Amino acid sequence: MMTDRQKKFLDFIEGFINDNGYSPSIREIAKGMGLSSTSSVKKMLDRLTDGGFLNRSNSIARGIDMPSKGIPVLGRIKAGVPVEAEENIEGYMKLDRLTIRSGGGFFLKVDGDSMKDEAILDGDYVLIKPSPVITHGQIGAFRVNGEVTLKTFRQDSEGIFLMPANEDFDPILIGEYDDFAVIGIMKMVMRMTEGGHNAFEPA
Amino acid sequence: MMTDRQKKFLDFIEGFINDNGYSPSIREIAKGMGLSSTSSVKKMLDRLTDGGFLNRSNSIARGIDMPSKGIPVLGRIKAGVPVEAEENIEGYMKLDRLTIRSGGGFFLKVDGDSMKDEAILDGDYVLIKPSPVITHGQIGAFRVNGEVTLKTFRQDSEGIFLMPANEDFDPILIGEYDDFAVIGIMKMVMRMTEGGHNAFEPA
DNA sequence: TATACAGGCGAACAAATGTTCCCTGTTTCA
DNA sequence: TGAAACAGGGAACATTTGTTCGCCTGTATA
Repeated sequence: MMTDRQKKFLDFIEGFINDNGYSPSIREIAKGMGLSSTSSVKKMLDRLTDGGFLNRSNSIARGIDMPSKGIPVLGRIKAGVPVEAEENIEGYMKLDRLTIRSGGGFFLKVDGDSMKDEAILDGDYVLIKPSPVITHGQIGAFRVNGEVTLKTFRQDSEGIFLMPANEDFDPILIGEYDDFAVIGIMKMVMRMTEGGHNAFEPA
Repeated sequence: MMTDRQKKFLDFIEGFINDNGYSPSIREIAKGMGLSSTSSVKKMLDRLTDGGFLNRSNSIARGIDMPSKGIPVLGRIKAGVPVEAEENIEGYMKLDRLTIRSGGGFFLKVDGDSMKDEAILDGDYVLIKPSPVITHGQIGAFRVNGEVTLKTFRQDSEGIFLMPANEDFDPILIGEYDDFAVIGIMKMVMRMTEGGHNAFEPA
């Protein structure tokens, strides 16, 4: 699969990219790994590339791309197999992708329990994708008379309503003279538990 | 702050890094932006660096590091201010950080409604941090007689129980002869809605 | 016991890549 | 109404960086 030596190379490269934001040159790898010949490094990189442990195009300076698979997603766990076995892995979550693809989106920190029946609690983070339009039945963020609120959008013959998901709250009827705007559609709900913030806090 | 032109450069560079895993060379930027002189690009990069929009060390090939702030987190929105105004930004979520720091963690795709009163629904993803120990009251993933389940851990004078959060389910009492193991502690709950998967799907 | 393969050294070489200098405009702002 | 900053061109130049070609040492393994 991979020798110890190869693992060390990978670790060095990953660390370098982590520290610098770009990959090391062959000579930098040589120095970092205590080698004196660049050809040794090149051969090692070739082996790692062949093994699929990294992507690299020839002749491109600092062109090492560490294929970070992301966080494994386990679905139904097969009985009799170790939980984290390959067979149980359904796919990988690439969270970095989200950062990039969320272009313009933002997290709204939920304030209050008005959506608790939709399993959205006080303190949750919801990812809002900005949009001027929203469809009946979708949950979104709205601005009503200067206040921002997260609700289910309802539009029928009786008008536009923002529906809470909690019997203690009343639907909001949007009147003709209200200041009203659709901010965006909710794409994701995220909740931190048990110190999850440590691993993942707003900076 | 930043001119339109500068924004376009940044977008090109970000896209390039996203596609290739390493940053573009000056000549590649020139080609991509329709310029014919490398010095034009260099000067633009210098401006962007001065402005703090990117990090770059001199003389380093493909050494552009895009300082991704992450996704903005909005908390209480101030009345009378545009929703996405700076003032409303509480911080930034660096999702890539999670990928790195989750070391060894994995997402478990929730199967069933047994934890619905904890606002964890069928189909949600929960981030599990592997751990052989768990504290009374924490939610975690457990292996019981070959099955993996997400429950609240309870341990008192009556023994160890795995508590569902749904009246339709019964607590699981761990008997002396059961195959039982703590897999890990739940650190986060994540739910995709309204096509959120498109922006963020297991690959 | 040959053969394959992981690891390495060094030097010469070929590209790829960044930098500098000198120009031409336009826009912005004190 | 100048000075400063933004944008871009072209060419020569200096480095950085990757590649190639021998040659050497162990360790497996068929």
